[in-house]
Amino acid sequence: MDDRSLGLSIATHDPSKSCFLHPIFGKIPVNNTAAAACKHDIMGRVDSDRILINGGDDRVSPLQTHISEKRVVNEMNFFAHDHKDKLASDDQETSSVDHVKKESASTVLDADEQGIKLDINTGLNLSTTNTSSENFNIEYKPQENELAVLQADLNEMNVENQRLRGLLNQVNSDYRALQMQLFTFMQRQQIRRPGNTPVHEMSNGGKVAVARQFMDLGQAAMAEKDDQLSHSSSEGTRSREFSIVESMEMQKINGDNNNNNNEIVALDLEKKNNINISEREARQDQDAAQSAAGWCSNKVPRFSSSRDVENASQTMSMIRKARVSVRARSEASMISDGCQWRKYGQKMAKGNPCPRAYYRCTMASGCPVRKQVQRCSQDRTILITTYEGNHNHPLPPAAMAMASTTSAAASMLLSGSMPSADGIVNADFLTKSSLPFSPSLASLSASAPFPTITLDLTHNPNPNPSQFQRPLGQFHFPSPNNLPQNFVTMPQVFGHTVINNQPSFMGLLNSMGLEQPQSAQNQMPANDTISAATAAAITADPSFTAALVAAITSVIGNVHQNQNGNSNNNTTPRNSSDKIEHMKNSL
DNA sequence: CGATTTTGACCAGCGC
DNA sequence: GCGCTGGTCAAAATCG
Repeated sequence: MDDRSLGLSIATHDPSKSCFLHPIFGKIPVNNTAAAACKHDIMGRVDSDRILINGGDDRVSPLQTHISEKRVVNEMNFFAHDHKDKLASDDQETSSVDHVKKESASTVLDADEQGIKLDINTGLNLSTTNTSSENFNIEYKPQENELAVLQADLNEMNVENQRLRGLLNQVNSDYRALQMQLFTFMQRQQIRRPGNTPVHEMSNGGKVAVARQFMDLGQAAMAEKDDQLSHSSSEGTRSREFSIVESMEMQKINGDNNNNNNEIVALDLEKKNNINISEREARQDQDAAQSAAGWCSNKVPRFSSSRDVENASQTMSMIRKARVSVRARSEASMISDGCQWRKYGQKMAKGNPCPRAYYRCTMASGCPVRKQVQRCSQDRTILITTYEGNHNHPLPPAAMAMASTTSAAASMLLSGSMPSADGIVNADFLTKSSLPFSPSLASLSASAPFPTITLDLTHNPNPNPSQFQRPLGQFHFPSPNNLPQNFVTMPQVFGHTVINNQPSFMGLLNSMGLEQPQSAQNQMPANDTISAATAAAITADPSFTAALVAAITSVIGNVHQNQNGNSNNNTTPRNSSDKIEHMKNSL
């Protein structure tokens, strides 16, 4: 990790000076490629005021390049519209750059007036070069010896960080092992029980709680399968992230057959439950070997008989088809979800004049994740992105945000409240919520060829710029009364992100339509669990949170008010402290 | 020159 | 069996 990556900054570029204007830390010179990329965007385009959480990595990762240099034109920029709106609404400002300059300058000025010494250690080591800018180095130019001390401190912190990371890895592995043991025990109890009560009826916490359990256990199962695969595959590390398929798999194993309308969990579970346990265990090696083959190799659950295996293969084919669809407004051809995609086909779909594009994930060879992108025939400003499968590789935080959200949605789909054949959803389940997130818009479709859950992010209720005054962690989706027909509220989509130990902040940004901080990807370790912990640790820092909230507020101002929904912000805190508090709560 | 996109062909599933 | 449709493949074209 680069020394500078320890710090996070949110900066906007000042084209008149070769530096960024940071709302908290003042001016930061442009001295790396990533910043230069941002500079280019900021100077050249309307959607310039994206957030740069700059890890300072001089290397521009392929993903960064993908987003900031090449694809950004074609991908959805959630900022653009908001930005335009803000410009239109603010007569006092002549340009976004000026606006940013004002805010940043005022921030510095305020700090000066208050006698605050702005010698904040950003950890970025950014102010040591490019000292040509006048009136810049007066306050921020550290002494040489101080620099050395700071660098030494940073090195120590890096070492400590590495040590803690290893510790966290160990804890995680132990945790998974224990979970797996518990799960195995529960599974056997389940099979031996004559009544074979489905797991989610055993839970007092209801189906949501079981969904969490499945998600955690899914990770545990993944860990075990990873161990198995490690003997037969050279792929090495795989993502521990819970996925659609794992969720389904775990449900099948748990005999989740209490819902007759469940389309996905269609295994003949009664037969399964009659299987002799020893026979089941004896066949595990065989199944494991089978699971190591094929593009969906690691998804094959263990079944005890050849008939079960046959059923499993059929079911897994079905499982692979389980989809999570995300609707978002975008004029770009594809939303930026943090992953790298390669287009492999395009077709005209029936009933829609807009072509459907097919993409597959290229972040790792053999990654089975695919997505379809198509514009809504009714409203062509709406981009419908449908994800299918689960990644077989570690994900960058930006991708994890979307993946965790879609995984969570899928787990909702699979948590026992499957839609009935006529598309009716267990509204009771869907509307029960105890987490502090407002419900998102989602629909479950059973009429589609494959079980699909749709997350509708097009109904942003923020009608005016002031709506951004609401805290980051509290999003207001349309109330159930305002939902379009065939939609039901589905809570905890983002709550599951929290439950799933994913970096909920990233998910929040994504859910806001904010582009992921690209350099944050560089900062995050490959292991997503560690990423989550790291993100949580970083974002748990009150100062960081405050700075981030202030920066986001000042930089993007009235972002996320571009949609046409109705506002319902009665409970929205208006002041900064409330925002910070809510944001911290959401982290 | 490698990566990516385009685009026609091919295949499988499904309904009639 | 046939046609329709969705999905994928793969060669050619394009891009950087």
